[in-house]
Amino acid sequence: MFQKEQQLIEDKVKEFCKANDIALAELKWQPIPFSGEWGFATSFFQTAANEAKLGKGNKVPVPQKAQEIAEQVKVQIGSVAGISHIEAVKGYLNVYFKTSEYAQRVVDEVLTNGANFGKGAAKTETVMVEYAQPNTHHSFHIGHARNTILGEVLARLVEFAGYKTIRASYPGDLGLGVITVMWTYDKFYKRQEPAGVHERGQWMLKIYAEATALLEKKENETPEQTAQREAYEAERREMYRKWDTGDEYVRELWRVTREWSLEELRDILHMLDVNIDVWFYESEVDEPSKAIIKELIERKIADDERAQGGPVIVKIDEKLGLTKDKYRTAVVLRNDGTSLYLTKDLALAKDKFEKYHVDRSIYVVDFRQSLHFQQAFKILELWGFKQAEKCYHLSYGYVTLPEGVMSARKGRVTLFKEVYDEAIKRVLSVEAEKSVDIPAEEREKIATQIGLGALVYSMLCVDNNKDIVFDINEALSFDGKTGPYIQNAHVRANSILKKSKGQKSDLGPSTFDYELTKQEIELIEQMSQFPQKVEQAAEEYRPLIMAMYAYDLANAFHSFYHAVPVLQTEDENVKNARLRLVAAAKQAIANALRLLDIQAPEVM
RNA sequence: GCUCUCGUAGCUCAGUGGAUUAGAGCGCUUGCUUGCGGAGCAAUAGGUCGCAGGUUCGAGUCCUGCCGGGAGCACCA
Repeated sequence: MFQKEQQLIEDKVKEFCKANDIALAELKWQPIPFSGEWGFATSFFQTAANEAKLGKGNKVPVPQKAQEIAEQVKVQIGSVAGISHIEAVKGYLNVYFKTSEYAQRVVDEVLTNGANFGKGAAKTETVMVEYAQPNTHHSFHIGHARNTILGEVLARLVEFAGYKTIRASYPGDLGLGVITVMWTYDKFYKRQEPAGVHERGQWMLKIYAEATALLEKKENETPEQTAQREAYEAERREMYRKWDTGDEYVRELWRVTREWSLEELRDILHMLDVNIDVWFYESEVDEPSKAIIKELIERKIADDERAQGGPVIVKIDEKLGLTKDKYRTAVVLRNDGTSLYLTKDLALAKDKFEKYHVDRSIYVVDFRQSLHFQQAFKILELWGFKQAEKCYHLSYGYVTLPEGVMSARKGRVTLFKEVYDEAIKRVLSVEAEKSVDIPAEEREKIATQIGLGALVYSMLCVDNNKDIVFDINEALSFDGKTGPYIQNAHVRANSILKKSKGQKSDLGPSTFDYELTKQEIELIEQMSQFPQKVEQAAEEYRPLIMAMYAYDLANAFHSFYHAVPVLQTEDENVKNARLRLVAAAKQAIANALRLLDIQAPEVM
């Protein structure tokens, strides 16, 4: 917000160093750590170290030398319009703004830009974010929720930072797991499915667990049991084969059951306010992917060992001339000619770049698939697909339960819908005691916003690479560093503004030329950082940055709210200035929450 | 065996080279409602930043090795 002044000072520093033959290092500006005043600062440690390396300065210690340079620079700069004063301390050059002017600029900027405050300049690049890739024929669990939330928030950040953004989903609608559900449904449960979309999804999960138990080899099986199990297994394999050859009955069974899952998925995405632009399905890239393998074989990138009873493979390390195991050897086509997960990802990448003209492609997939993506991207590279370097696997830690890894096969999963329902229940019980003045019909809606806010925030306030042990009590906590804490700051700001309506002072003209409290200063400071936090989070692909920032912002507001009177203020100018500050804070918090895919209620 | 990842306060986590005391939340202890919503505010206690070397004027942060947890490594997705 003070780019002009900063540039001016930077130019003066450079000029000074050039004139005095000082080996100036790159100037990195940062906010001055809390001092009750604002400004920007830069250090001269690196510059002093450069000087020392050049043998100049008669062995003065680096910190001392940095301080000397800072002092000289300070004298050289003199006074600058809009800047209150400049100081040289501990090797740093601190440039302080005129407080009232700074506060005014920040608050004005937020209020004039409104919902667009913090938005980055439009970029030419198009970015595709792929997330929400659950398998069909199962129900959506809390691990899928982490994936979807991370992907969605990343998409929102990238979009807000100024990139054209395409949201892509890639459900796994193929494979043995899918066939298993179809088989057991067809054999034992046909037309017994429950009516509700979610009930049906959960029921499919249940029959899947039952089927895997039936098909699993047990200890001390009787010969009859073994024969039974093997017969079942043969039926399942036969169904898979029929699917592959396009058998009409099996295909129809597949279409119907697949649609059940997709219906549930769409409903959950709707709850999470996720709008997917492009749907890819594994079943659709199956055929094109085989064509790519054919080409890889022809060009000797892949080795076809099918004649010897083996699969089609790519010896990646060998092709790259690596001696140690790194990318290893990847199987790209089964012996029977059917495709694999990896096969399909080759065709998918091609589609993304060629059909949708994206410049970058981000895959939000858990860390266990790291090797898979490294292999896929390397094979694309060997194939000559230049955009391979624009593919990025955003890996994240998985979600486990206190009792261990989730397993659909064992039926040990925590479903998103269960947690969602529980969240609403808990909020409603809090509201029953704290929000008696809110009409009952409105409470349900707010409960959804708060409950989801808690859940979503709990998934975002841990860095991607960390695993999460899902504890429902922690995820649905409403106290401390949580979604509701941030939402509550928004509600409180709204409450003040609502009460100010009718008072003639409502957002009238004002100036910040009174003595600001440290809480006001801190709040304004936090707001001013919004744009750079958006940019950082988007460039580093880290929703966590925004999640932490939103908390800091809310925290600054809560402190302000508690310590600084607004409506009770006597002085009209001060009251108006503070009202504008509250309005700006409300806007900034709302913008931050929106980027985090969390609703900002007016009351709670 | 190889590759990747994590190891910071009792617990859950921030902090990827520079400003005397390494930060939050939970939990513990203690204050705050004749104030705009207490889902809050303020304060206290709590840390050999896994270990050992190295690079640097300066390392929780970068490099190497080791120890410990997790994951992946040919026809699952």
